[in-house]
Amino acid sequence: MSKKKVKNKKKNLGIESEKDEFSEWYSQAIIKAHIVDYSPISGCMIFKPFGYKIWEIIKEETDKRFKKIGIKNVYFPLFIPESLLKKEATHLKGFSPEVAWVTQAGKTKLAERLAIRPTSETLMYNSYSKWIRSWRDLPLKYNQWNNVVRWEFRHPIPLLRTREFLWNEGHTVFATKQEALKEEKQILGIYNIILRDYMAIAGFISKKTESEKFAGAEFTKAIECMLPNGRVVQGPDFHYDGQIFARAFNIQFLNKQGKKEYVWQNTWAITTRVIGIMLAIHGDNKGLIIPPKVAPIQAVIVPIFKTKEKEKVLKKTKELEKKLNKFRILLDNREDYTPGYKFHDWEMKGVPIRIEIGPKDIAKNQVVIARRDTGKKESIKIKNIDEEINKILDDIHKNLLKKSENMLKKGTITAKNMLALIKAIKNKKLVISEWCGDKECEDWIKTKTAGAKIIGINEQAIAKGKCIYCGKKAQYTVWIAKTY
RNA sequence: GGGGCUGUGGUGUAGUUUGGUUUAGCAUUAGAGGUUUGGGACCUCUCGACCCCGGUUCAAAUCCGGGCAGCCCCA
Repeated sequence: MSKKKVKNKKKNLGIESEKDEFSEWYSQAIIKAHIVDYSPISGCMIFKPFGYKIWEIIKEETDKRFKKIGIKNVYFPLFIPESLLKKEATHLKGFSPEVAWVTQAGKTKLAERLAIRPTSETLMYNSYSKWIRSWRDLPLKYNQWNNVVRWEFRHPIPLLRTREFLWNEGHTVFATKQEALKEEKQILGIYNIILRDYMAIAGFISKKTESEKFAGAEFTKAIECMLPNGRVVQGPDFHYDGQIFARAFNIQFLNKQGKKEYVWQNTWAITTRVIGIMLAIHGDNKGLIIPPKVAPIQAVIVPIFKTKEKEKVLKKTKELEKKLNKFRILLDNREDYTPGYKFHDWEMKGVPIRIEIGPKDIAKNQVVIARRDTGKKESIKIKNIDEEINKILDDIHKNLLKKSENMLKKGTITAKNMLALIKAIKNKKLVISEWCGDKECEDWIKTKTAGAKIIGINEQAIAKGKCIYCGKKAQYTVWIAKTY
């Protein structure tokens, strides 16, 4: 047990567990930083202002990019009549174990029970079939930002596995297969920007196996992310639906030749889960580290003074706050706390930059800047502070992304036989291997490794060897790991 | 899906083994006031808890059963 831990144990203030005890660290870190809180309903989280702001930023940046490529926002109801949910068999089968139902209103039993949406394909496509008549109505590119409920029975993990979560669900419709397929790069491109350039997360794109793909899709691709405990979590995803829903919901249009055709569709989403992924990846023993681009507070100003210098210092900090108003900035002028307390507090909450300013600094026209990622402190002239903060924020982002890339790289190894695979999974690695494509082998891999799954197929790599389980000629290069 | 551990103020805990000593103790947070402020300051006062339901008993935070919730491990 480290000195720090003992100290905190006595004080009961900071994070009490080291990051290598991941689960405990994770729940403590996000609760103590006021990202989320538990609610009376198991698996349903409360987003507190500090956490919700992160989502607002992610949402805003994503939405901006959606709009740039012609996507329009809509809002569909929370409830889906049972008759609609039943229309596409595979879809229903995939979701029905997790659907929550409304059966009663007041004392009246409903004539038809209503599903609380686990996702909105069925409701939206019912409307699409009425709205789409001719080739002139296409492409139709709608999206909604909302909440969905999937009543999971595995134990919930804040943000990473919750029964209700927030997301975007994009539902686009095209006249041709080519157009629909072309959208994949656009959408995954946007999601990748959000993950890499905003959240400093290094991920990789996988194509899901038949058993792991979205219920009702032709194929699913997802950006997968690795957590420090070796578990892989599915991030934003893209589903190519082909004409499956078009047939089930009779979404047809008259083409230019006057002939009726079924449409081609896609579905795609980014969820609040990415916040959990991000916080899990970047934090350290002191608590969270929030990447600057999505940090609710990018820099916090902590004034330091003796009583007789109070007015002078506070005046200066207010000037500084104004000068830095293009950043998301907070002046922590709480009076009952010592600077030391504030330092720890903001470090735990993951604010990227702390600006200390006291009489000594004022005399020299400078401030002390402390970086959350490296802990380094340096003095900076007030004159150049805008530029410097910009530079440091940028550098913190780069550093965090690099760390995330390194973690992924270090955590990934190749295995050519089951023994090596089992050992690697035990060592919490992400494993690259080859697979014949048979479901039976896929299931055996899961059994033999005590629960690791084929995350997905690496389409960039050509399989040359043998299936890791059966030894027959391999079809695919795949990633295997334990997941959340 | 299976197994284990744990539920005491907002948070962390003492008390549970061996039922009664307790008006459920301590720390922290929060609220009020005062003194402080360069890495978790101090003093005074105030608010605030035995997860729920049932059982055993003269007596239950404590024992038993069920439920709910959280955590961990396995499938």
